[in-house]
Amino acid sequence: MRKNQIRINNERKILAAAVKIFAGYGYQGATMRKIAEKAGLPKANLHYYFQTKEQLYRQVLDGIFKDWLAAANTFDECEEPVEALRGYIEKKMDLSRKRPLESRIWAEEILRGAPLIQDQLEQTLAAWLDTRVKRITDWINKGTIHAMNPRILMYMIWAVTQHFADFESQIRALNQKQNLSDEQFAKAKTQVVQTILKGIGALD
Amino acid sequence: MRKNQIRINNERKILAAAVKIFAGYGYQGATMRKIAEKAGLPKANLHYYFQTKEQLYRQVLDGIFKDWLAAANTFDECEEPVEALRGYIEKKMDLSRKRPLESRIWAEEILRGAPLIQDQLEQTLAAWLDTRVKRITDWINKGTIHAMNPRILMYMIWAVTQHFADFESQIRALNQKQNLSDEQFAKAKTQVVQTILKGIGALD
DNA sequence: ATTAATCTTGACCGTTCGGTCAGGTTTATT
DNA sequence: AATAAACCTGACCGAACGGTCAAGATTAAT
Repeated sequence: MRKNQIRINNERKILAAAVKIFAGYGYQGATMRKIAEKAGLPKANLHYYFQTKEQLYRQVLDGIFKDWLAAANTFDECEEPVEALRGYIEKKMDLSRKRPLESRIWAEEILRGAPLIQDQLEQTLAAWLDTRVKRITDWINKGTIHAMNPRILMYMIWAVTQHFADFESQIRALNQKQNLSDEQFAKAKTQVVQTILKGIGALD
Repeated sequence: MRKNQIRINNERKILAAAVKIFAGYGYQGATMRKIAEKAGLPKANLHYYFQTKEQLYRQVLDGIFKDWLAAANTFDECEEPVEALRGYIEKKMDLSRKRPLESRIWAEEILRGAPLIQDQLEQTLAAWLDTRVKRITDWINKGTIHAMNPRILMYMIWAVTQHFADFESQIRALNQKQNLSDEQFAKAKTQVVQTILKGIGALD
């Protein structure tokens, strides 16, 4: 079966290297040379699998976008706001902890005005958000949580959870130059969940 | 008196242009050519006032850092957590609204690992944070707010307030391609304040 | 009025960027 | 074994980058 094994293997190597370099230097700061070095391949070889730097970058962004949306499974499966939101917030926190590089690439793209993913934001993400907004609105109408703008709630959740990935270097500088330990991070996760759930009136 | 008037004037023009270009393209994506065009001066003239691109960038960062710290006045002047935190959150929200470019430059610098401002983070910002952490700890000991890690609370406040500047393009894409109106933003500000204050047990 | 200091700028430089390509090598197909 | 398809890569290219510089113009000090 192993037909395109070489292609599959090399594309994976290049994409993995690209994630590291794009996250570390930004789109403009990243060079095909650095990515090639990290992947252990000659630069010309990268252009054999990905015609341009922009195309390679797009594929990286696509992968991130899919993970991003997939994190909402728990959100959709749970009936009650406490379970649903706790599950979603925890999943987003775990993503920030385990894959901070992807979060940073996403953040930089948005920071620059989302030049390459504007359409995806306006179409796919907007539709995705609408669905969740409706669920939150139901909770509000039932009186399970306080009246509020559900979109702003989602922005707050995204902001706080992704902050632990995007601003990791700042948090490290403020934590005696050490990254948060597993224990510190676990406590932070609990505090974030508690503060938000209590803040919207879902607890107590 | 107008001795260095030419210098003062041109430096201001260049710095203003630099803020716009650095915010729009990032450090690597920004070019001295673009900054010179925006400032309406020949490129060589920029190097007369600022020897290197990095030096110009540093000055921009310094200006941002000062505004950043100054936003905490209310925090320090108020006795009770509700006033102090509401004032601080509102001031940070206003900064995000009125000067989003600066926030984005800061965010990108942190995103890249804070290569140029690591020292300032570890020294000045760390000391700044310690002071506020002590005040919050006092509130906790008095039972005015719930027990929690004050640092994480501050990270949450920074994350949420700055999100409205840093992720503006994403919020716009999710808001029928329109920036938040003044009214929408005012409501968001209220919701952010309420959620956080209630979340930490300072309200109700 | 003269000198000194500051400011201005077009032209230029070495370096690095993304990308190309011809020609060789390896792998798959028959 | 022969042919085709896929893969590999050193050498190269034009463009754009940050930065320099000498020579002239303007302003300030005497």
